[in-house]
Amino acid sequence: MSGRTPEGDALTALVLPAFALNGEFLAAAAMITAPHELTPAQWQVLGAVLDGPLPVSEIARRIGLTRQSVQRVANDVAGRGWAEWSDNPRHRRAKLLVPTERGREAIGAIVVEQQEWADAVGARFTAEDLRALTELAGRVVAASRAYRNATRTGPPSGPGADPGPAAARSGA
Amino acid sequence: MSGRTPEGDALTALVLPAFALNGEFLAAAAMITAPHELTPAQWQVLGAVLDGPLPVSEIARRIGLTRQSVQRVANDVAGRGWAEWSDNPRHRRAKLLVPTERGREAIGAIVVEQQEWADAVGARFTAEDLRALTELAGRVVAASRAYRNATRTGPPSGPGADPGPAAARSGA
DNA sequence: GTCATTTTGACAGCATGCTGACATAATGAC
DNA sequence: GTCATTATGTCAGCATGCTGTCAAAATGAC
Repeated sequence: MSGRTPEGDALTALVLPAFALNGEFLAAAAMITAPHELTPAQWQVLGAVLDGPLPVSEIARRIGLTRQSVQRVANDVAGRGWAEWSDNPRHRRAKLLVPTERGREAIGAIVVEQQEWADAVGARFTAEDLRALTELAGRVVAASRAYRNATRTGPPSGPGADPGPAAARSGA
Repeated sequence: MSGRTPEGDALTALVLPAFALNGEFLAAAAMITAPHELTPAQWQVLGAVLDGPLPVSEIARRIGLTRQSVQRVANDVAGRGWAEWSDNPRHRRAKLLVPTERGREAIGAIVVEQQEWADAVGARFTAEDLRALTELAGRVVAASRAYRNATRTGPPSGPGADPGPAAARSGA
């Protein structure tokens, strides 16, 4: 972790901001959802079906998680009365997750509070600041991804069917 | 998630970059540590004792995790031969974690590769870019933390002894 | 020296995310 | 209609992080 590059300590400059941001946002999400007895993960899954019932695999696709992960949360959410499973007329297996009225209300309140958070934080920055943050982060991600692609040893990952959300979340 | 603030969609501008950065960095860490048969968490714990043996609670303090989390990883690392427990002359209970030669070599290689990653990515940015990223992220964290402090309902969290690394990681 | 407090290690359990496997339903080629 | 492929749901297990709880060791007040 010693600063020995011409650019200064690139490692620190890159990693610490990302971790700090992520940790703070997770904490904010937990603060907002906790009073409604929902976890951030449950909120995300429930929020995905606000605009209409969806099967587990479609929810997973939309929020960028695996079917298996979403399935567990969805079952939990349904078990606690925030949503229900309804039959799918087109597919015998793919039951649809649909929020109950209670779930709909909770999500609505959370969405409002979360927007308040975003507005309050965002108000402290100029549009240019926010744009710069997005642009910089995007470039960093692209640069790291390019490095990973150039460095990887194995074959270039054949066209598997399932492995959608994989590499980006392998660590923690 | 609709853009209705004067600053544009603050929610998207704040959250997406943070998640993207975090996910990419975790993936990079996993890519670097995996060939050495270490996980990012093991690397972090082992790296903490490179400069000298430390007890679990001190490692936890340094890397910002709980004693319990570090303890599990440390036991795992020791069980796999990357480190050993040595008696602490000053404290009968607090055994010291000390890397084996094998562990020291693995960590050394990982540190080098990780610096290569940081240099490669950092080289694509000006010093001003990196400075701006750090500064912006720091301001965002400060702003969100201020919002949380102003919004929290319960009492201002009395001076508990243990609860060090808590809120910042409650979500995931 | 004794006793309350703090520190530390440890065990148990929860929350999330992942991957690996399987079985079954849906689809499409033939 | 049959059969290989794809999509899905589901079970099992791993990796990390957290909190809760205890017991023992270390410390400090007296």
